Amino acid sequence: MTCHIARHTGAVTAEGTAQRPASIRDVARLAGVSHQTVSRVLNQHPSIRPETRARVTDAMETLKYRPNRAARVLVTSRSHTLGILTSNRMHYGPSSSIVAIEAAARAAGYSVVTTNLSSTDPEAIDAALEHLLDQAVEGLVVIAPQTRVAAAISSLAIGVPYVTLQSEDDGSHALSVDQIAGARLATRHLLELGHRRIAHLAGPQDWSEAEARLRGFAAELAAWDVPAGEPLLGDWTADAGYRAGRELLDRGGVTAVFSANDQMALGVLSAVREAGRDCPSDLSVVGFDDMPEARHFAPPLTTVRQDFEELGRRCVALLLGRLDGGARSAAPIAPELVLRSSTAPPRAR
Amino acid sequence: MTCHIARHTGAVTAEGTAQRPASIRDVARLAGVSHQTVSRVLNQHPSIRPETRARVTDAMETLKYRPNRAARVLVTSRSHTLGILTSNRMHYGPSSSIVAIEAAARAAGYSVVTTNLSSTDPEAIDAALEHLLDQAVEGLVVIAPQTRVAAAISSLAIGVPYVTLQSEDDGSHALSVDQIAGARLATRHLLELGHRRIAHLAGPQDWSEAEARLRGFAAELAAWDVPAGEPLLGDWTADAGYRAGRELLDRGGVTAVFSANDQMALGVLSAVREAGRDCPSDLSVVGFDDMPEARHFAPPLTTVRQDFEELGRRCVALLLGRLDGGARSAAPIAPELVLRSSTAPPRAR
DNA sequence: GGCGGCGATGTGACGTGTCACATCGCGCGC
DNA sequence: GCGCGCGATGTGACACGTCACATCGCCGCC
Repeated sequence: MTCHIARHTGAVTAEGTAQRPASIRDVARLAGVSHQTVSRVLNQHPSIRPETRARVTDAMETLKYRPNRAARVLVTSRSHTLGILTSNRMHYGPSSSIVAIEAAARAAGYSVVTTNLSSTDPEAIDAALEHLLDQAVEGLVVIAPQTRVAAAISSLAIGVPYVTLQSEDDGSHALSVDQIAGARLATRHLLELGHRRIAHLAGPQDWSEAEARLRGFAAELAAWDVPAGEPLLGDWTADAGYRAGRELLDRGGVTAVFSANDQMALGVLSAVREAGRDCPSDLSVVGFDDMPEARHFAPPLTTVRQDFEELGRRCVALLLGRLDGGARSAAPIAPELVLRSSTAPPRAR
Repeated sequence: MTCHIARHTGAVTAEGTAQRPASIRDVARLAGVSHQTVSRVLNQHPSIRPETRARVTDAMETLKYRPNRAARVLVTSRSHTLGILTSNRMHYGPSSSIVAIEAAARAAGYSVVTTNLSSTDPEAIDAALEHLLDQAVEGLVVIAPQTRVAAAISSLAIGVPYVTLQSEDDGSHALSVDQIAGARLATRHLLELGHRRIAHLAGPQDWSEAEARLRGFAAELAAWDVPAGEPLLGDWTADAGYRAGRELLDRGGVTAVFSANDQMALGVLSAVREAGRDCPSDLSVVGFDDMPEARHFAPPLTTVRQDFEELGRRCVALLLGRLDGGARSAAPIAPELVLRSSTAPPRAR
């Protein structure tokens, strides 16, 4: 008797276990159904008799079947993957956003590939985008100098929807977290305390967050008819805040600072202390983000809190919605002012 | 005359451009070679005439060809993807590690899928691991309560190598960043300043980092023949540090604290200040990590710096090495003590 | 009683890159 | 002059889910 089936593709050979993981067809064979039926079970197709379904799921379990993502992606050409492009990832805001986005994406059946920008050179941005596109991401979240990245994206003519975490003028790629309202809140607080000479320590202006916060600051001052000086520019780091703080103290004439994030505010506090001055009596400081450490600064920092959870959820919802055509954007998330001890009325003149 | 080729799979129809992205066969057709030759060009096979290679790369460019990752993964059954499992991702150490790992992985042609643990329940851990396994990750980096995760991993019988960021006793899954040496460095510094009643504010003991730092602390004290009290346990947050700081001050009797990370140290500083005491004259504080903000704490924090870049590189190298069989581990990375103003000799008795 | 229709399942092709093997031509050695 | 070997390239199968379509049995309706 000759073996008339020369090669068969069964996973389980006569003896011993096979190396290759079980496929849909192995499951089908064990359950005594066709591979298509197994596929239907996988995809929760309604027309499957409960008894059949049970046989299939049993077979899956005994074979430790795990669907092969690559095969599914190949045939459906949907990767169910989102990409996040970040720079400055170690900062609190971006980190929180990433966590929230990842959670929301996972809940929606998507996974997330992150790439951190080591520099903001166009080449680095291109390389990072290429890397993400190689993963066939279906959408992109940009937490980075958005204007630069946007340029790279349009120059690469990427056919992938993307969103940033901030509101923007055009509104097309925008997720409405109301940075402007937050900045106005912080500024108004200082104005209401009686400050009239208020400096803004802004983030890099190619970040849309930074730009929006600056706009909000300017808008609120204008509404109160208070003149705004040139903003100081920082790079989100405490070091930059420290340098800016020193400069402000040297220059004098300012009674309050609104910093575009908490870490720069920390640097300002440190400069104030080093100069032998006091916060808040010599200089009031307001931050932005409400990082968990902010309440333990010296003094505890008055700041603006953002709801990063909600931000991440909306971000993913927006992106997935856009994948399916619908592109409406939600109402802005209102940020919240958290009062602590780093602000006080200006010292009586 | 009948059309005798009923269906052809050409990407470019008679008129207009096709929707489907170009495949290897489209490139082959345009370049006048076989699909296999294109594949060889993609894989830098040596036996390709330069002229042929040029024709192929030209065709790739005009067709904007981008290799289909899913197809490649399917056939090679190598995903070229690593998974990172984190919790507490917003903290400085983990964030830095992730960034470094991502960079190293990308440099090695791998991409990284991250998953954040919202809780440390076994179910949440299992779900996160399942999620990563669904991505067919080839290796796993665990930045989380390693003992819990390790249990989940072994219960799931995952056939994937994994590493943690810390040295461990068994050494099998360990990446040698010498936490113990770092902790000894910090402790020795306090001892050399003359402190003899030193508290340790430890991290959660199911984190191997926390456990190692505690071990280093105890070892150094033992070497100096100084008794160690019960360590305080924190959860890495500044809030926990604050609570521990209050407890220490209430209890009294301690002249120095070694905190297992900088953020908890910040909380301690804040408690000291709130109690109207002074750091360092009433209480010396040493941190761990050297986050960029540490130098702007009040007072600037003496702490232990880790080289996260190197850590990430080694982590990826170890993981990829293990994929290819070789499993040697590298020499430990030596951490470094950074002296600032939060430590001083104990006040004269 | 026959047929439309639907529920439940099966069949075969497909997508895209890679693998194993086949083929072709040419130079070299004896 | 002939065959070997190698460089360069082509051929067909394959991996594994899903899609489109086919099939089969049964119920209900006229």
